[in-house]
Amino acid sequence: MTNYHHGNLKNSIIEAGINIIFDEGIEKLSIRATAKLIGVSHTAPYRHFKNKEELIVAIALKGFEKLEGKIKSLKNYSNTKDLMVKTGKIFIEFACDNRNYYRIMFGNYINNKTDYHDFFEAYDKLFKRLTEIILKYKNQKLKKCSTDEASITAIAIFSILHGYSLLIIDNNEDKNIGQKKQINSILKKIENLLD
Amino acid sequence: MTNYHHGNLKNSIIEAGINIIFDEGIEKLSIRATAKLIGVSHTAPYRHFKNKEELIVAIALKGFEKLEGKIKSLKNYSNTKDLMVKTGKIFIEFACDNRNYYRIMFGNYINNKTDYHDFFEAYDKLFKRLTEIILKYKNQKLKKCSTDEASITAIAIFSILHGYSLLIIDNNEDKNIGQKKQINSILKKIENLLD
DNA sequence: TTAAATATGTTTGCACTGTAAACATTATTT
DNA sequence: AAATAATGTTTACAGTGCAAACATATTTAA
Repeated sequence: MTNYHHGNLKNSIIEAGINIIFDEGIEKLSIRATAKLIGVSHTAPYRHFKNKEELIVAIALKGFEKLEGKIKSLKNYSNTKDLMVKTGKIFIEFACDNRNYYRIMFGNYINNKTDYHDFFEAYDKLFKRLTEIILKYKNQKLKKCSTDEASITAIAIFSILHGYSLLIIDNNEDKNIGQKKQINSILKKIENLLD
Repeated sequence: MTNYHHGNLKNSIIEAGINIIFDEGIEKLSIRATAKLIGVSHTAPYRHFKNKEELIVAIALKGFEKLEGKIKSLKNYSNTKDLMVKTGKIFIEFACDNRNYYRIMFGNYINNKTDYHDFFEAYDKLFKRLTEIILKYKNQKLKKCSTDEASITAIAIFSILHGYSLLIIDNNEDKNIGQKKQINSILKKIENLLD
């Protein structure tokens, strides 16, 4: 009898999980639901994930890949202020278009994020990207700026991006007519944070 | 036989729930756990809460009361910029000291927040408070400012407060030595957002 | 090439969860 | 005092995470 071994079960489970969170929400994500979706016994996933949290981490990583891909596409900007604003825009738009990805990535579904090396790296990469843009901006303006100072600014900018993204996806502020205008206003506020 | 009726079960359940989220975390909060803690049958809470979400809303409301109390205590500030910074400081400190209250209040544990009138009012009150401070500030500076414009600024400030609070409580940034310095730096950035 | 080891499935079982339904007791209203 | 409403309990069911024992396929070593 073939097919006793699935062949690509790990990836199938991740895909199933992603489908569930997109179609039904994070509350509906369960090890057993992914197994059922694939047609495999409800404990089969445990051969590939120690526990549910590990599956969540795997899904989050896919999210980071997607976000990373979008941000990469605007690498060659000479105007660093523009670059920061565009990066912020992509971040917020990603959150709006992939709210459950976003929640899994930046929410409180993973207990000790530092336990997961790949996850932490993905997270850190994003953060360092912000810090670099800030340093370049300061250089261009011929302003002295320590990495500590740039780091604080990065925290501030990340905070506003994160907070605003959550405001929209949690409170359904998409009901707002003028949401696009609002996003642009917020992005302008980010410029304030640069100086 | 007395004590068949508890007398104050609804409040006891809320208190039990609060104890659980403070001592063991939100994941450990369950209708059944509150019932067990009080020594009542596991379905008794359903006479007072339609479902788990209603209990969560009740707990969140207690959190808003606590936060509201803290913010109220600094009413008579003449310097509106100072008032905004102090308000922000209280907000962040509340989040740090009551992370599970904070998560329940501002996280994604309640599906349709607008369904719960009291909850929405408490939330709205906080937001309007920020907006008012901004309007006063602009008035003092003799700057024209529509309520729409003030509202956007309020969203921006709330976003950075919310985002930063989550950064700290989710990512355990309290490990950072210089956290207090960091908070002050972030609060200074909020001043940037006012203008 | 065969035997042992390893990887990857399934079955079974347990403790916990939310919540509906039927029933019991007490408090309140008529 | 009797009917009604409020507030408990018991029982039941389906869903969950996950551990343990077992089954089968694949890989590795002799």
